[in-house]
Amino acid sequence: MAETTSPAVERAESAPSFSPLYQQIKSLLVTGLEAGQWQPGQPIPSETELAARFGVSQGTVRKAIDEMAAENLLVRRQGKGTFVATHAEAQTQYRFLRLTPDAGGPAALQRRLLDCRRMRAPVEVARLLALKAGEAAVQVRRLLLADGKPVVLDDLWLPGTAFKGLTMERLEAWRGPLYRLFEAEFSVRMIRAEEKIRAVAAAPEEAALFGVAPGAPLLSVERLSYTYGDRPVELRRGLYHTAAHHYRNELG
Amino acid sequence: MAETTSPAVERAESAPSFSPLYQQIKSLLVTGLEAGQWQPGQPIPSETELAARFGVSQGTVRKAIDEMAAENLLVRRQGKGTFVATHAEAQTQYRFLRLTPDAGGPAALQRRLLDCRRMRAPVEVARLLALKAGEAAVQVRRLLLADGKPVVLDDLWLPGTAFKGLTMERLEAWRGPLYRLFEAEFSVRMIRAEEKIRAVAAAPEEAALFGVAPGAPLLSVERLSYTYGDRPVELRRGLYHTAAHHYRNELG
DNA sequence: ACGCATTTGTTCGTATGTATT
DNA sequence: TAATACATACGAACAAATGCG
Repeated sequence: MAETTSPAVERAESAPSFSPLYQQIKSLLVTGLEAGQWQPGQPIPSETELAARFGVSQGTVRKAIDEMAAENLLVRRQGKGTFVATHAEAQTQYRFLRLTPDAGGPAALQRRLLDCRRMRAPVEVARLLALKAGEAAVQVRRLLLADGKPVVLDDLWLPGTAFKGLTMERLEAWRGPLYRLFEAEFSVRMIRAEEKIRAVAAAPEEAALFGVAPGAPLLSVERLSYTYGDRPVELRRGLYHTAAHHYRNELG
Repeated sequence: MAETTSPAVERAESAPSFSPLYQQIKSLLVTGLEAGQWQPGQPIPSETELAARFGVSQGTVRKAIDEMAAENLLVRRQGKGTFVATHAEAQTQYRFLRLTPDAGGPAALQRRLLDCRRMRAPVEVARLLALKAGEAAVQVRRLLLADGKPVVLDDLWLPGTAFKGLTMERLEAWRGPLYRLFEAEFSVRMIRAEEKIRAVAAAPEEAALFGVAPGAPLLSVERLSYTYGDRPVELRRGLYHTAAHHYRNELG
C-alpha cells in the first residue's frame, strides 16, 4: 500500500515534506555520502538492506539509486553491489578533461607540477568559491604534456581550510588524478562542474611555454567544480593548445 | 510471470534477440519515430495502450519510455501524455547552441542569412556525412548577431537528397530554429551531436566581419549532428567571437 | 568443477496519487 | 465532476552476474 501521506522516513532538510518517498530516500543517501558514511570506491548496503533499514520497498530504494547512478554519484555493478563513485575509475583517467588528440585514441598525458602555494584568495577567486574576503586559499599550477610538449597549463584555486596540508611535496608524490587525491586525502568529492570556454590570445610567457607566437590563439577553459549540495570547491583556469588536440563535447 | 525466454514481441533488427523486453519495446518505438509514425510535438499512444498493443506490462513500456526521455527523444508530461521531442520547445530557443552572454541571461540573437547553394560535396564534407564522392550537398552560410554585432558565423553542409527543395527563399521565410525547419519540412530530426572545439586565428575576411584584427583568436566549433540510427546528417562549422560571450558546458 | 548465496536486473500485477482536460 | 495519463509505491518472482566454499 502506498502511504505517501504519512512518510515512513524523516524528510531531509532541503526537500519539501510532500516530496515522493524515493526522493526522501535519495536525500538520506546523499547525506550519508556527504558525511563520509561510505567511502569512494566502497559499496553501499544492498537494496534489500536499505529497504529494510528505511522501511520502504526495494523498488523505492531502487528508484532513488537509479537517479543517483544517473548523476554519477553511485555506480551499479550487477552481482556485486552499488559503489560510491570515484575519480579513480580505470576507464577514464580524467573524468572531467575533454581534451582529445585529433588523431583518435584517448590522451596520454604526462604531468609537471609548477607551483603550489598558500595565500589569501584574490577577490574574484573568493567570490566564485564563496569564500569570505581575505580567507586562505591554495593555488596550484601545473602542466600537462603530450609527447613531451606542453598542451595544457592549469591554474587551480582551492579553499584553504578544506585543503590544509596540501603541499608541493604531497602533490609530487601523488600518482593519479588530482581529484582522486582530493577525495581520498581531503574528503572533497567533485561531482559536477561548469565550464566557460573562450578563445584568447597567448601572453608572451604562455606563448613561450607552448612554443607559439605571442598573440596566437589558445583555448581558455574556466571550470568551477562543485561538491554535494552544489557548493563550489575548486576554480580552475586552463589554457589549452589546440593545434593537435581539441575539446570534445557531446550534445544530447 | 516473467517470460523473458520467449519474448512477446518481434525483436528489432539491430538488437540481439536475447535483449531485455523493454529494450525491444524501445527499438520498436524508435523505429516508429524514424518512420514518422508520430510527428514532432505530437503525443505517442498512452502507456497502457502501448502495453496492450505490444502485449507487455505497463511497467515495461514505462522503462522503455524512461530511457527515451533521458535521451531527449520523448518528453513526458504528467496528465497529458508523452510527446515526440521537437526543436521548437519554448524554453530553449536553440537546443544545441551553448553560446551564452558573459552578463547572465540567455542569448537573444538575430539571424542574417548569407548564402544557400547546392553543389557537389567536397571530399572532406562527403566523408563526414557518409556521402559518395561527388554526391550533391547543400551549403548554408549565416550569421548570428547580438545587438546588431556579429557573434557567430555558421557554415552548414547538408546531404542534397534529403534536403531537396531547401532554398534561400525557403530559409528567408522561416521564423524559428533551423532544426525545427529541418524536422517539420524535411523530416530530418537531429537528436544528438558531437562538437570539436578549437581556438583559431581570424582570417582577414572573418576579422573584418567580427570587427577584430586579423589573427585575433576565435572559437572554432565543428559540429556533426546525427539522426536516428547514428546517421550523420549535418556538418556545421561555426566561428564564435568570444569577447562578450562564452561557450558554456556542464560536466557530470 | 559445481553449486549455493548474494546482489543487481527484468518483468509482471495491482493500487493509489497527482496533473490535465 | 469524471475520465485520462503519467507518477509513485508495494509485492512477488525469476534472470544474470559474481564470489565463495
